[in-house]
This record gives sequence, structure tokens and C-alpha cells, in this order.
Amino acid sequence: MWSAYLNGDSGLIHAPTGTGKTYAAWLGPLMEWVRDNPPPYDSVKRKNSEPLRVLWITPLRALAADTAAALTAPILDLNLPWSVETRTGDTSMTVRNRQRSRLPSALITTPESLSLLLTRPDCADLFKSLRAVIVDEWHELMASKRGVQVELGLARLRRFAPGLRVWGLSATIGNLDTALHVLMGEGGQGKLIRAHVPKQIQIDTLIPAQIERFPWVGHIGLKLLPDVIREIDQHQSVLIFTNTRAQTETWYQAILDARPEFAGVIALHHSSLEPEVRHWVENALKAGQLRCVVCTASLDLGVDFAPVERVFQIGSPKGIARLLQRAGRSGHRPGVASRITCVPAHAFELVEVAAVRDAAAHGEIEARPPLDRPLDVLVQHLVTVALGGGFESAELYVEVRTTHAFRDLMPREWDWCLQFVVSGGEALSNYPQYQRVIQRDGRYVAEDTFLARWHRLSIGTITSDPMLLVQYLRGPKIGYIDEAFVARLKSGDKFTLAGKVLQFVRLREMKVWVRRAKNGKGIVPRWTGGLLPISELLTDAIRVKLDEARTGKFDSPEMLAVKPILDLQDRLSYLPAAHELLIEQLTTREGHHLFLYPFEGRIVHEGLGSLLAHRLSRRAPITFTIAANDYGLELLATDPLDLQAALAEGLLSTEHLQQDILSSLNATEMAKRQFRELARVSGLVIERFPGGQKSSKQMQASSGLIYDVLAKYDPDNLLLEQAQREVLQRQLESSRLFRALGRLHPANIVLRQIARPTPFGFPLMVERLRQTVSSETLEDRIRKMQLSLEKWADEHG
DNA sequence: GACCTGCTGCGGGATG
Repeated sequence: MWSAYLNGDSGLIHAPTGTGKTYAAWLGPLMEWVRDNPPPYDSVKRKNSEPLRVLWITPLRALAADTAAALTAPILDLNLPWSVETRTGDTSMTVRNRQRSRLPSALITTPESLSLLLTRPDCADLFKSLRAVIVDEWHELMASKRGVQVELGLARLRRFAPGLRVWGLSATIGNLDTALHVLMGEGGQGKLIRAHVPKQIQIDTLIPAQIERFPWVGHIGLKLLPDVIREIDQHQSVLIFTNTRAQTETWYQAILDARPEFAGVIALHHSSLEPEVRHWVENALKAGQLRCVVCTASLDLGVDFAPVERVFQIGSPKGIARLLQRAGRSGHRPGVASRITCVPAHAFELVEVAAVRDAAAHGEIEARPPLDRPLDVLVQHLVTVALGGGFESAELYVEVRTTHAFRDLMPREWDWCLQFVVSGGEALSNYPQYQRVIQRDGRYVAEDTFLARWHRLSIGTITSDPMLLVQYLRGPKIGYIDEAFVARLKSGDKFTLAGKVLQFVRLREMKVWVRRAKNGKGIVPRWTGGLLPISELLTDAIRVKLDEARTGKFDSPEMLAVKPILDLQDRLSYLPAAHELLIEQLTTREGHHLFLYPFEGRIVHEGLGSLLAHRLSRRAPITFTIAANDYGLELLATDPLDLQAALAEGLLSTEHLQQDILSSLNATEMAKRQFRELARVSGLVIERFPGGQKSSKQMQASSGLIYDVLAKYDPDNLLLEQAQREVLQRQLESSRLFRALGRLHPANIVLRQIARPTPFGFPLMVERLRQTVSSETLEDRIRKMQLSLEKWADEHG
């Protein structure tokens, strides 16, 4: 039945989460199609007279190689006159040179490398015989700028090869219809083919034996280490997912300390390890040589290893889809459900797990919203197309508007982008490097070879903070750590990386030189990475679980386990219903605390914190310290405040929300930081040169400088506007904040004066201390808090 | 009694 899909239609195939599905779903039909559609064969040259017929786009280089191998085998078997090649960053120069004049019958590539192909002056010719495009892991690409890059590329290919069929493959997401629509482009039609095999997934939890002794706060989760070790003892292959790189290092070390005999059969995997180290782990995992691997999301996708026996998730699952994806790494045997066991790092995560399981059982799964009009990506694309044969404005405008991302692109915006690549805009017109495109005989083209090279170097939409390579004095590279972390190291300091204790020797040539530490423990590096937000569906589900607990419904082992703590919360304060907002007021020697628990995720709470501080201080001059976590926020003031009056005056009103948020935060500074990505993507600055790297500071300075120049001399620059939009959407999740405030109607507010911190509030107090003091003093402070709590308990029996 | 955080992904090509 699958082969029918390639004959005439386009569409999206939903393949439920789990590795291997991609090839199962596609190889068969693709092979049939390949067999039934032999390319015209040139017997003299012994080659296809029509080159490229199938283009396969994948988000990962590793998948490109695997796919090529999987395609090649049956083609050799059938002895078909087809060639299969990859074109990614690591494709050899020999192959790449061959591909300059002639593409293979099937090409497997990444979005970035597709764009690079589109910069070739003869690309119209290269792609004119293309019959089908397959976009693998479309759900991964869609909601990002990489997805928009694919959309623009597909629009190009549809023009070069009219009648082109486009098929996507997507795991389960909440908006498959949208995913289809975005892939097909505006006006395009396609079929959505949903898999009908319901996947059985079991989610359970390691329940702490004594909830009274279980932490209320913290994220590392080592409290349950013995229970995890017991599981490793009983199984042949175990995968342990964590939420951060540091957590991976910590857990690896802790397991090895407890079971030294595991040395050699336990490994770790995260993005800051040297690729060679990662490949070693991946291959050993494939070969079944490892008993246990501790990893981050770096093993979520990509590596096609055999399913493991047991999968664990340490700490918050953060999202429903994410946990299901990870569960899918286990138990693929027929009739056996995939299973994941959550290991809570603190008590409240028990509620999270119960919430995820309920949401998953109701078929709820996060949607991935596509982006709207990222002009930086369009600017990059314009230069790409100018290099790739040039364009005529009206024609390309129509083509670009066939993409979902730019379907509503106004002529005014189009003209601005065009003008921007031609002149550099109002402020930058004196700099020749920003005059990238010229007009010749009514067409827009790019000819300068230096600018062409510059552009090819800056293709892509992924930006990352630069890190420093860590290498043995006499030996191999190990991995990467943050500049900020290195700055704190003195010669002789020990730290861990890739599970090894290393001794810092010196920093030279932008490399961190180390030797193996003879003994002792090293500090675990802190990487400043992305802030992984808890999903909106999950926070919704958490509020439902609390609501149930309030009415006495404890329907799972997790909820039963956490009951004593929820009871304590209720006794000391209140357990809010799903539609209620609990606000606690507490006075201590520190000052006047205000705790709010919207359960909307950290980002929203941070925004809400500054919004409320801003609005409160407008009533009367007062300063606050703000702390937030995924469940709530704390405002600490030195002076008392009249909360009732403030609420009556619209403290939580949605009126002037955007204005108030922007003026409550250092919005300019945030936009400036966000602009860094836009400057990179739109080609205003370049962050890497082959051979020598430009340091982060220079990069930072130049994008910051450009921001200032634009803000002063070209304030209408649309990229500035976009930077502000991206800050609101990504760094503040403003739509979620808006929705939250809509829910937090004054009528639903429950105000409680409390005498001591509650289970909800205590973690926020710790969080605030963490922000303001060093780690040593933090320990002291927490001890003091403890003592005062004990004293309070003594005094009050 | 409660403790320190922060994911993933890509990418150049002349000449001999």
C-alpha cells in the first residue's frame, strides 16, 4: 500500500515515536518505486542520463549516514542503476567535488547543506529532474528556524521541478494537521496518513521509601541512587536520561563510585563531549557492549541502537511528548509495552509524574507551533537565491509566499528585506560587506566571490555559545566547557568531564590543557545552556492532580506517596483548586514575603514576578527580590504592602500587559541579546572562520554594536522589531503569561497568612538564596533557616 | 529535614 504514496501524491506520514520506524515505513515503498521508475539509462556513459531523483532531508548528520547505508543495501541487491550519496558537512571533498557537476540518484542531506546546494549558480539544472523529496523527523524541524529554512528550500525545489512530490515523516505531536499544512506550503494539497498502531507505554516511578525524609527541593536526585543501582544490577542494559549535562556527569560518577566493577561497561553521553567519545559510546551501545549509559537529550534522536531493557528519567519529565519519546527507547519486542521509570529528585515531582501519565493516557501531547515570518531567515535565503542563479523580485515574492512561514508577508516587508540585502539598510549602507546583492538587467544577483564565501560560511540558523576545547597535554581531546567555568579555574584545580577527573594545567591557544588527576574528586562543570521549559500541557495536568488531591482523590502510587506533604501544605496553608490562585503572605526577619502559585512554569513566573513588582512599586516606592520555579514565585519586600488594595486596583489585570512587561524588565538588554541570533542568521556578523575561531567576546561586541547602530540610525529596522517579538515569545512566553493572568481572576484568589514556610514556599526561599549568595554561604543560610524552623517548632510544640 | 541547575541540532572548497 505504501508504494501508492509515491505515485502522484504528497503528504505526511505519522510514525509513532520510536527508532527504526522511519526506515520500516519508507524503505519498502521507496525501493518499489525505485524499481518501477528506472531512470533513463545512458548505455554509452553507463550512467543515468537523469541524475538526482530523490532528495532525503534529515535534521541529523548521523541519520544521513544511516539512511544512506540503509538505502544502498537493497539497491545493490536489486542491481539497480542508482547511486546513493550524502551531502552534509562531513561528506568528503572527493564526493563533494563530484557532486558539483552531477548529483547522485538519491541524495541525503541536512537543511543547511540543501541551502548550500541552492547557492550554486547552476542549481536549477541540478534539481530539475528531482521527483520526490522526503523530509525525515519533520516534527523536529517544523517549529524552528531550521524548519523555515526547509520551507523556503522546498518552495525553490517545487519551482525547479514542477510536479515534485513531498513526503514528510513525523512522530506523534499535537498538531499533525498543521505539520502537514506547513510541509505542503500554501495552496498545496497532501494526505495525512496516521499510524493506527497504538503504542503501549508504561510510566512508573521509584517511590521514595520515606517521604518524610525526601527533599522538598533540589534537582540532582541522588537520594534514590541505591534504588537505581539495584535496577542496574538486575538488568543487562539500562539507559538513564537526565535533564542537564552536569547531572549526567554527577550520576555517572555516583554510579561508578557505588559499583567500581562497572568501569568499562558504563558510559555517559552529552553534547559537550568530543564527537569521538560520543561515537565510541554510540557504537558500543549498538553492539550491546554497555550495561548502562547516562545521557541527556543527545540520545533522544539519531543513534539507531537496539532497544534497551530499562529506561529511567531522573528529575522532572518537563513534557509529555518528551517522556514518551524517551520511553520508546525500551522494550520493542512484540506485545511488550515500552516502559520508563521516573526517578523524582524532590517530592513534588511525584505529582508531575502522575500528571504526565494521566495526560498521556488521555492522548494529550504537546503541539509544535510553526514560526511566523522570521525575517532573518528570509534575508539569508535572499542572498542564497541571489547566488544560486539570481531572481526577479515579483517572481520570488510569489514563491516565498507559498511557504507557511511567509504566507502573510506584506509587500512592505518584502521590499524592506530586498533593500536590506542590496544596501544594508539605512544605517549600514556605508559598509560594502552589507551590500551583498546587486541588480543587473532587472534581476537580483550576487557575484562577489568573497561575499559568496562569507555567505556560505554563515548559512544555517543554529547559534550556540562558544565553548573551549578540553584536551590532555599529551593525548586526545575530551570535550568542551564554558568560558565562564574556565575563568574560575586555577592551575591544579580538578574538575570532571566525560566521567574523568581532570586537573587543569593551563589555558593556551583557546584550549583548556589538562592532565589526568591521580586521585580525588573534581567539581562538576556548569554549562549555561538552553532553559528547557516545562510544557503548558504538563502544568495544566499538574493543576488537575492537585485539584483531585484537594477532593481526596489519590489514584496513583505517586499521589499516595506525596499525600503527607500535600496534607501538610493544606494544614499550614491551603491546597488550591485548579481554577484558584493561592497567595501566601509570610513575615520573617528577612522581610515581607509574598508567595504565588500559578503552576505555569518558570518562565511565566519570572515574567509575572517582574510584572507584579513593577505594578506594586508603582503604587508606592518599594523594592523586591524575586524568585521563581516551575510551580510559583516569591516576592520579598523590606516593607509591608497592602495586597488587598493592590488586587482591587488590578494587580493581576491583563490591561496594558505587554507595555507593563516591557517596562518592568530590561527589555532593551534582552532584545539586544536576542538580536545576536538574528545578526548571525541574517549574515550581519559571522561567528566562525574555518581554521581560526573568532572569540565570543568579539562576536558579542559586534552584534551588540550593530544593534546600537541600528537602534540609533535605523530604528525602523524590521530585525529590531523581530528581536523584540522573539523576546516576548521565547524568553517570556507572553501568550502563556496572558492566558495565566486571564485565569487568575481576583474572584479566584485565596489569600493565606502563614506562620512558617510551606512545602510549596520553601523551595522558592532556597531558590532566592541560590541567586543571591555564593554556594558556601548558601549552605550556612539553609542551616540557619533550618535552626529557626526547629526553634519555631519547639516554641509551638 | 529540606541545598547549589539549565537540552539538542549545522556549517567552506582551489588546485593539482
